[in-house]
Amino acid sequence: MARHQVMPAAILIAGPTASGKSAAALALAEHLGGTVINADSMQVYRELRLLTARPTAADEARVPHRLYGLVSASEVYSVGSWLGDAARAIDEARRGGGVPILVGGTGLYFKALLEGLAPIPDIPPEIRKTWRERAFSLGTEGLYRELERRDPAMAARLKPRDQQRLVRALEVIDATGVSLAEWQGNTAVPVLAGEAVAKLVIAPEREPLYAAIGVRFDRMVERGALEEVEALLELGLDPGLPAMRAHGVRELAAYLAGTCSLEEAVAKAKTESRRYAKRQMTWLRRFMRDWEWFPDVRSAVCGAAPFTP
RNA sequence: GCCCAGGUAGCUCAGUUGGUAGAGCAGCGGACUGAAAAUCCGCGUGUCGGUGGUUCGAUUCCGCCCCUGGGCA
Repeated sequence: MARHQVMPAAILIAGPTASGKSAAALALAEHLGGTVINADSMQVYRELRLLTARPTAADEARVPHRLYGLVSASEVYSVGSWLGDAARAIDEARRGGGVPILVGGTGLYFKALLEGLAPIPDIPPEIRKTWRERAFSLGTEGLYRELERRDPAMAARLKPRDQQRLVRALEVIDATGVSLAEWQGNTAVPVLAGEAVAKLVIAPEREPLYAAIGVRFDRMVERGALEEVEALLELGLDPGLPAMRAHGVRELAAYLAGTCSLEEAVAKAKTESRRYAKRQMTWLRRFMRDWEWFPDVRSAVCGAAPFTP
């Protein structure tokens, strides 16, 4: 970062889970005078503080933080909601909060920020609900057959078993009468376009990263992750909600329900996080190859030369 | 020290009447446009403990050695 002569219009920090992104963002925000803006799909949920490794209250007291814990776990947040919130937060930061520093592990959010998100009308909740229910009644095969009938273009580009995308395609054609393929063909103006944006990737070696994931999860449990899950469960939410799918929720809930030992629950949760980190690495290599890559927080913050992935 | 059981993939194990081996889990690669910590596609990654012998050929049979359990002393 010290390599940049002028202050960038924004700083983006991506990386797999447990890579130290948040610490890097905090350090840069302190040194440069900036606002840390969340770009993680799970850290937006209020009830999940420990399990999503959200910055602590002490961290948040050091520099301004935005878009952390802003919605209830009962809500369904999305790329679209985030993009709007992020655009506002970036704007506000520039008007007094210093350089916006967006940090998070959700690759899709960064992609939307830099490449734009095709404008698609909001789908009425009843229609969304209908197709999610049909996913159960028809099964994935049934969904695919339905999509082939109603929107062959989308059916052709989706895998027959990709339930989530099948549901999305069906709800869009159902609600708008227009294929999602067509909607997605419309270009959108990105929030960050053509500006001097510093783009950093923190990508540790696989082995230490996995070790960090393990250590971090143990610490989450020590600090009260079980209580956090207990409180979440008391809300009696639909287990299909995004917040209920945060790593560790299902596993620790199983332990609390007496279905497995704490040891098994913890091991399973760590496995989920490792797989997620692997998927994130695939995304980073695919979409962020031209960013500045660093092996750790220190090198990213202290201006070491980046490497090529 | 003796007896028994076992040493095969990172782990737990299956198997080969002798023709260099396969499951689960873990792991690896990939896709990705509004629930993305999601969803989906693909891939066995191996001195079959070591060393001699028998054999055209040994992970498989035999000898010896090493290691790990259990038993007897």
